[in-house]
Amino acid sequence: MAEDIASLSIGQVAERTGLSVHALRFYEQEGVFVDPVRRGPGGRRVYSENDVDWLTVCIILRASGMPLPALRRYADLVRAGVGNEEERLALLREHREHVTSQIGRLTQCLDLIGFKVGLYEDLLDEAQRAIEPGRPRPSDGGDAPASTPGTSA
Amino acid sequence: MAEDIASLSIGQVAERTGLSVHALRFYEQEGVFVDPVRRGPGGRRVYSENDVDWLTVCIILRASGMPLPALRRYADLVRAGVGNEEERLALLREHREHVTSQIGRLTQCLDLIGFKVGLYEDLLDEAQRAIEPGRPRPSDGGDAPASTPGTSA
DNA sequence: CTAGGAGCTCGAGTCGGCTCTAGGTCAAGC
DNA sequence: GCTTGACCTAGAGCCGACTCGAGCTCCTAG
Repeated sequence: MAEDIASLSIGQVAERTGLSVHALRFYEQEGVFVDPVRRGPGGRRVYSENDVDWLTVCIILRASGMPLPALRRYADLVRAGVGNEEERLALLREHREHVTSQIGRLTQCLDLIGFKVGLYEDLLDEAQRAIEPGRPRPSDGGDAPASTPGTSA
Repeated sequence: MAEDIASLSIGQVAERTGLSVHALRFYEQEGVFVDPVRRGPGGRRVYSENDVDWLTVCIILRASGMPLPALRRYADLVRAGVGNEEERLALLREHREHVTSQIGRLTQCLDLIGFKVGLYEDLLDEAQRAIEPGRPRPSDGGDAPASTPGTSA
């Protein structure tokens, strides 16, 4: 089994994952790694390709809002080995729901923002066009009064 | 001008916005309100419908990840009145980009998670089906080895 | 008249997720 | 021999966004 081809220092892992060395040590301490990070001469951390692959997954999960404790739970399950696949699946599904609902909320927000952007664009357009007739405009982007779509749009 | 119909206490505003009274005071202190919250007898805060409308917008912006300082900047602009609509527009557009990119990232994450969920589902399906033939399976949901789609899927 | 409840201010505490510092080891290069 | 640079540990610090607590003022109801 060719397995020791890739042994990386913490600095190298930091470089290729984009995590800081601090964060890497922190993650280790938080139990995010599946197997304990090996140590080389002088107690230095030695990472395998596996470790990096796992980290890659972790980074994606983190980026989608999975908190470290959940990541740790997941790692715990994987570490425990065969037999808890249902639990892993449950964890992943739960997180997936979380992410989809997050996307849903963001999309709603996007609507409001788009609406407001539209208002301001119109307003500025109009003002632009009004320069020739020279008619001063009462500026209102829908900020103060009742024109905001709280629930209504 | 019918304007004082709606004057709400901090508790009422908390109730109908879902923010805590603590948060409301905090937001005020952070300059998130467009106009200074009025005070009633005994120095108690008195909120108008306008305030609540503004808060509603704020909540949505916050929910989409706008940090308080940005919210404050926005409020500053609105407070300053007519003439800075371009700046408001810029701020909103910037935030919109932020939100869209956020959605993009989340959607990518969703792909990975869906992929992994699929793997585990298949695995468990298979295991289920294997009960009759009675063949024990080597469990691998794509966690440790190179089957994870780091960049490749 | 007193107890409760809502509000006030100011300042401290919390939580998550890092980030930074201090003080030390080791190996390589000048 | 000395510096430099990458690494080590343990622990403190930081940031954002609240949350909570102490100690106070009111008003109202029993």
